[in-house]
Amino acid sequence: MGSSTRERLLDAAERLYSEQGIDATSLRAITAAADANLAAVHYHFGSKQALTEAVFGRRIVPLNEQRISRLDELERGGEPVALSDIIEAFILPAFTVGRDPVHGGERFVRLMGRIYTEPGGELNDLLVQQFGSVMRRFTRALERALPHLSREEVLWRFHFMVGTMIHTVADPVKIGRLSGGLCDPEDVEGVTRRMVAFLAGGLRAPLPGAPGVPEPPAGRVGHSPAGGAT
Amino acid sequence: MGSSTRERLLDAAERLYSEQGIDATSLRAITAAADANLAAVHYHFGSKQALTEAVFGRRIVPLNEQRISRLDELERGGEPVALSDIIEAFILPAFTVGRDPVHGGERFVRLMGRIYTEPGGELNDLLVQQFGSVMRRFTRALERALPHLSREEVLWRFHFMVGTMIHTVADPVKIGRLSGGLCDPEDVEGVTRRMVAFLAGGLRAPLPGAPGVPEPPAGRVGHSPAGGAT
DNA sequence: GTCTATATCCTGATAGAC
DNA sequence: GTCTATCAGGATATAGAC
Repeated sequence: MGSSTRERLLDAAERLYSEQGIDATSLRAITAAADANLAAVHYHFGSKQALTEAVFGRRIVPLNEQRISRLDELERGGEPVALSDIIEAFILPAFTVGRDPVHGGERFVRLMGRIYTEPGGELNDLLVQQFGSVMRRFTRALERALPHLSREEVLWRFHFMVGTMIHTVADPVKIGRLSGGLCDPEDVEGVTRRMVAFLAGGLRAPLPGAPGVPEPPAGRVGHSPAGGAT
Repeated sequence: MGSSTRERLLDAAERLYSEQGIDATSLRAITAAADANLAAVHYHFGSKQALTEAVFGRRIVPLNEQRISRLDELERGGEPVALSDIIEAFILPAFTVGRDPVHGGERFVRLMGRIYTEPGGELNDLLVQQFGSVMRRFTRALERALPHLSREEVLWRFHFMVGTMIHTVADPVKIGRLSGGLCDPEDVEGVTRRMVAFLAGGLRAPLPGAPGVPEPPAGRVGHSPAGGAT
């Protein structure tokens, strides 16, 4: 449409990154898709690295703001916040940002999942820094909702929760394929409902044996009662 | 050591892939690290793609075999298998393969997490195919352990479980960093214990509202009792 | 701001001697 | 099986006209 070259470049890069990966996407492909000139990237951003950072910054800031503002709203009354509401405040923005064509199509969340694991140096720093404050806010909220858990335990469980979320939003295709079509990743409401239930169960799970306590004397796996290994 | 050129190439590729990513690793870097000639890659494998597939195949086959054989052992008696044992059978191999220097150092699991999200075409097919049979075995076991859940529900929860596992093994650094050192990713036993507890809680979670039933009339989030948004 | 043209370098792959 | 030398193409980045 009537968008500026700069924006068209960001859009094209976002799309191609999510489809092919960052390294596999050339500036030539981006500028061609954006109907712009190759040199435009260097004029507007200076380098591919800077373009890539701009692609992420554009979405990740509003995404995390949305998470925080949802949590703010929940905590406003001063009453205890329900665990499932905390989870929703964290997870829903990732899905809605992914759905909202204004805020960027589902491409970004797929991409976000990818870079979270990619070693991409400075990009990683940006993500960790941005994510740090969100994590502090949410782990504090979780500590209040789950007072029987230590801070360390809450941090681990938050980490597990992030894994579930990332993996689910980042790869909507695989679950459909692996389930033989039984699971529909397009059903955002259904997926969210299921994820919240799963994560609430995980976060609320009873603590395993006290820390430091070893396994029972005889190994449970590898020395099954039935004996002899293959 | 006295290893063959072919093996040194696989080792070097695995290490560099996990450190820098696949696309970012050139054949020159691999052959230099393996103390081999550039042409050796094409002699032994034919192409970079084929080398990459060999890097994965070498580890993923024994990894999945270990999962299956653990599950076999658990199911041998014919009695019902405890949920936490099923989870352990799935998760532990990923950690032990990562620890065992013979089977390949912790590098591989980090790498595995990465490619699971990467769009890498044919490599993806290999992974999905390899993983397909493991998934079928484990989802059947889960269905028996959780008879109140539909097949669709079990598939989704298995998907969530995979996300938690992948994210945890693939990025041992981030949790340490984000927790300010409070969480120690090196403590394999502790991590496993926590993950099993979390996942058991999630898999066992009560079902949310019946499918198709909409949210309560008034939205819970976005129309908080306190009113007015920012 | 946008373009063309090009510099410089690095990539995967191959040919052919040893 | 291992080497050297090289090909052909694509990558990022830049210089300079308009």
